[in-house]
Amino acid sequence: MLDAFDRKLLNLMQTDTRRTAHELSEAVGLSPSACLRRLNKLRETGVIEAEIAVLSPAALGHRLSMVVEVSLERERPDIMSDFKKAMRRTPEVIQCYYVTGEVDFILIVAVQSMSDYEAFTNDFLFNNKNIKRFNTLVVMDRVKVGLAVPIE
Amino acid sequence: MLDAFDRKLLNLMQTDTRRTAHELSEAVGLSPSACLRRLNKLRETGVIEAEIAVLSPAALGHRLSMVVEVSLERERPDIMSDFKKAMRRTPEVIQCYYVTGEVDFILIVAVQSMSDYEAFTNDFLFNNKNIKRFNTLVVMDRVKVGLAVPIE
DNA sequence: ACTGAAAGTCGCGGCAC
DNA sequence: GTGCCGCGACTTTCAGT
Repeated sequence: MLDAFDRKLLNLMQTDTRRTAHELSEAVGLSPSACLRRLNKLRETGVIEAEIAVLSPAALGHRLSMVVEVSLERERPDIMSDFKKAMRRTPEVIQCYYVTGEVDFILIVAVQSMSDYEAFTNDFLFNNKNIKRFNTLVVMDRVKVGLAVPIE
Repeated sequence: MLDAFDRKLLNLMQTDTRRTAHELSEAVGLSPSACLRRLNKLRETGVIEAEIAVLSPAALGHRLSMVVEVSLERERPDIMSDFKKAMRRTPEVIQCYYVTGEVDFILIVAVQSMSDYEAFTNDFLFNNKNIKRFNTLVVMDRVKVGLAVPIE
């Protein structure tokens, strides 16, 4: 399904998509056209889900991140489903994971300021009857931020 | 510093970098050349930190994600600094946040299998004398995964 | 079936306005 | 800031392995 060439290409692409086919070809040991053909296949088959720009939070004005642990009142399927939809709709929620353990969801939230975060908690957490409890951890340092997974 | 055109461009770019200058130009109401000049400036000035591919974990073989809460033994600067460096070096650690609250760090970890995760905890958590305690939350659903922050 | 090379097409990047 | 033009990069085709 995925051979060593594909994995090399994916490893390069998940750190930088701006390399030319020629640069890729030298790195993986394949001709430029073969590299591009493989890349397009990886896009079509959904192995590459998206190609996106990573922005500097500092450059966008001082910006706060929070990790929020959320416990729902009851784990009813319809409540869960509604909550997930709401998280996907809400731009402040950068990431949302449904997890096992003492809490149900972990959110990564990005806001411009503390008052924005207060507004967010009011709108989405306090006013949500399905939420039993939530706990905010303020991010002091984004030590490592990315989406790159280890391949092989 | 950043005007409305820049913000529109950034919003488009943080969801998809494959649009052509012509497509961008229609979306933001500027000529294609103006869009490209602005984009290159945003790259040079570091507003755009990187352009990367997002891969499908499913397509890379069944893959597990964990959220790990870590508390250090003592918050000594040198210990903290060493821990941060180790997290940045470790490919399984997708993200690492230094946070306030009951725990010191939140990690997002990606592994191929439970036994890989066991190996990871042994290498980086159990064998680290500076770590007081850690708690693993297994991710059952990656409800929302991304890096896109709300702009405006 | 997939690679590699060449021809064809498209999009980027500099220059004039 | 916009529009044009040359060049570089991607796409497609085709032959070879």
